[in-house]
Amino acid sequence: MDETSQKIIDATMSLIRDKGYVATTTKDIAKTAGVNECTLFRKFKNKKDIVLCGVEQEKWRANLTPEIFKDVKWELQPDLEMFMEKYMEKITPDFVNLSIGLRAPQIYEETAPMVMKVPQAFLSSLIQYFEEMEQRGKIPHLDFECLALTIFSSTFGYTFLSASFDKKLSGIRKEQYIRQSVATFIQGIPERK
Amino acid sequence: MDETSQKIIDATMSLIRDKGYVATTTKDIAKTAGVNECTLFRKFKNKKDIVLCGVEQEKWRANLTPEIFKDVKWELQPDLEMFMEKYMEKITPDFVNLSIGLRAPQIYEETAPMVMKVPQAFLSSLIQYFEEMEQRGKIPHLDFECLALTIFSSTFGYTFLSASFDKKLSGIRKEQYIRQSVATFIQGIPERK
DNA sequence: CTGTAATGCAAGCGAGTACACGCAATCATA
DNA sequence: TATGATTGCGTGTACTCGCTTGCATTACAG
Repeated sequence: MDETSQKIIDATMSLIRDKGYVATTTKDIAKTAGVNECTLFRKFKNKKDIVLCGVEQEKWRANLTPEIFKDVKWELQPDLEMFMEKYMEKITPDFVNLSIGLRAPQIYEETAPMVMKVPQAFLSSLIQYFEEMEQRGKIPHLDFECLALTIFSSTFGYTFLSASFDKKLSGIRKEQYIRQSVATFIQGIPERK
Repeated sequence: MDETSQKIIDATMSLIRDKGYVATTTKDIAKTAGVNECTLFRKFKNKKDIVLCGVEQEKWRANLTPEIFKDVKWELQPDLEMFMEKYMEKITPDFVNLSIGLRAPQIYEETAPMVMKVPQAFLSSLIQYFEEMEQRGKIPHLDFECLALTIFSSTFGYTFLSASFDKKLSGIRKEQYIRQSVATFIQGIPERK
């Protein structure tokens, strides 16, 4: 990948993150990349092609692979916190906004599989973790798929809400959220009947 | 609101839900509404005006007000399930997709306050519920804001993921998800040290 | 029957869109 | 110094965008 092509891809992805695919024009891209507009079409087939090259790049993919979650201690609290931390480290508000910018009918069919890989990686890693925890006798048998979905949803939900509304919705910081929600998942809400 | 204007608004909001604001053209709207294109501009100032009229309408707002959550029994399990059920009843995948379609720089500043009302209503209702539960001696004092955010995030997260990936990500049904995740929130994950 | 409001229809505006082409300038390498 | 690849620049094309205008048609109310 030559330098010029990379500049074009970077400009394209940044603009899509900020304005969405349809609102991002080739003129915009050229200006942002600091190249002439016709250079885009010398390097790429068309506008769509730039985006598809972009989503293939590690740089513009949240590189969230199952290996990231290998660092487990087989203790619920530190492990669940690690899962959430690693996710939020990779899935920044920028990445969330990019994912939404890619939701245009003209390209979504091709970009959706890439976007979906992130939640899939998180979910399958977490389910696998729970299964191993059960085998180690640390937790009983549960509906791990559903449990993982609950934990993932709350992780994703917080990330998305932060990306959308910043601190306007809730001032709770990431670290506090992780600590408290993991505590809830493990201990539950103490109830006095 | 005359019938023609309503048809125009309905067509506009449906198209934005399906394709986003920028990709929705006035020609599209006219065709979908079954009216002539110039009629749009007789009834409304411009394209943006149609959308702003739309988001003001009850029909195109998730009518999620605090009153919806008044039906509480002051018992954690049925109450939390009710909170999640009511939310998912109102916030359909269609509404989620519409909210995302409204995320265009040209209109977002004006539409965001409307969109944000939904999570705000859920969060403040849930926090208020927890405070009342504490006063009734049912639960101890906790970081209710953070707890509410956890429960809301997992509710919203599931809703959003369903809207985005349908059943491709996880086949878990709404009812099962609500039941299981509330059980987790209350009892926690049983741990054997 | 007459006046008025709502709508359709055809045409068109200026601006912007993705994309194409020819040509000159640049630059590393041979 | 000569060559070939890369890029900038200007111009251009075919089309779509939001939006406007003038005029014909309908329908209903006084």
